[in-house]
Amino acid sequence: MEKRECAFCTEICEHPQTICQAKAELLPEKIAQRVAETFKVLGDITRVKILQVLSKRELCVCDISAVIGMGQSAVSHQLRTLRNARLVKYRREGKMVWYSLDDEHIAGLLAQGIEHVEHD
Amino acid sequence: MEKRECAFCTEICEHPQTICQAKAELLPEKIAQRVAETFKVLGDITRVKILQVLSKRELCVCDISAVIGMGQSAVSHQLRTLRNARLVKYRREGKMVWYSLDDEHIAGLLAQGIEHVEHD
DNA sequence: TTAACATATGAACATACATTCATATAATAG
DNA sequence: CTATTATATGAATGTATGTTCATATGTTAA
Repeated sequence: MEKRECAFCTEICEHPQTICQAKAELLPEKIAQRVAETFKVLGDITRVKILQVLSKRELCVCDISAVIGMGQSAVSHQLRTLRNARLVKYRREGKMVWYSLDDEHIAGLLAQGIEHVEHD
Repeated sequence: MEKRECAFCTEICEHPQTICQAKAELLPEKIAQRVAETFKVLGDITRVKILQVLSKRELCVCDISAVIGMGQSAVSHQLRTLRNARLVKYRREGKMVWYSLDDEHIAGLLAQGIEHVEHD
C-alpha cells in the first residue's frame, strides 16, 4: 500500500469517489492542527483537574495548588500551558493572580469529556 | 510553598473554606484520569483527521489512509488507539475492515473542539 | 531600601508517544 | 495448497512533555 498507485486497489479496495468526496470535506490542515493542540492540552490529568476546579469558581494559584495537591511550580507551568491555549484567563490582584475559565465553552468541552467516560 | 503548612498563607492566600469546598467538588481521581486519557487520544492531528473523516461516513482502513495521506501502518496503529479509547467501532467485511465513530457523542466532542479553534 | 510572599520560568531528567520498517495475521481467489 | 490483498502489530528511533529544583520576577509592607 503506502504511497504507490495500485490499479487493483484503486478499483476494489480504495473507492475513488468516496475518497474524492472525503478529501473535499477534509478539515484544513491548520484547523486540524489547532484542534489537536487544544485537545492535547486537555489531555493531561493535572490540567483536567485545574480546569474542573476552575469551572466551579475563580481561584488563585496558591489555592489551585492546595486543592489538587500539586506543587506550585507544576501548577504554574500548567497554567501557562492553559493560558497559551486560551483555555483560562487571569487577573492580577496584588500579589495574587486569579484564574478562571476563558469562556463557558471550555466548561462544555470538559463536561462532554466527563460524560463520555462516565456514560458507556 | 509546596507541601508545608504555612499559617500566614493559610489565612491570607489560601482560603480554607474555598479550598475545602473545591476539594469536595473535585472530580474523582479515576474519572479525571480517564477524561485526560480520552482528550489525549483526541490530541493528535492524525487521529483528529481520522475522526473527522469518519464523522462523515464509514470508511475502510485503505480509504482512510488515502484520504488523510498517511501510511497504512500509521493509520492502523492510530485506529487501535482510537478503538481502545472507544472512540471508533469497526466491522469486518471480507478482507476489509470498516471503521466508524463509536457514537454521536464523539462527533459532538470533535465539533466543539473545532468550534473553539475557529471561533475566538 | 530590605524582607516576605505569590507567582513565573529555565534547565534537567525521565517518561511517553508517533511514525517507519519489517513482518504477521486474516481473508479470498485460483 | 499458493498467491494476493487488507489489516494488524512488534521493535526501533526520534521527538515531545510533565515534574522537580533552583532561581527570577513582581507586589506589598516596614
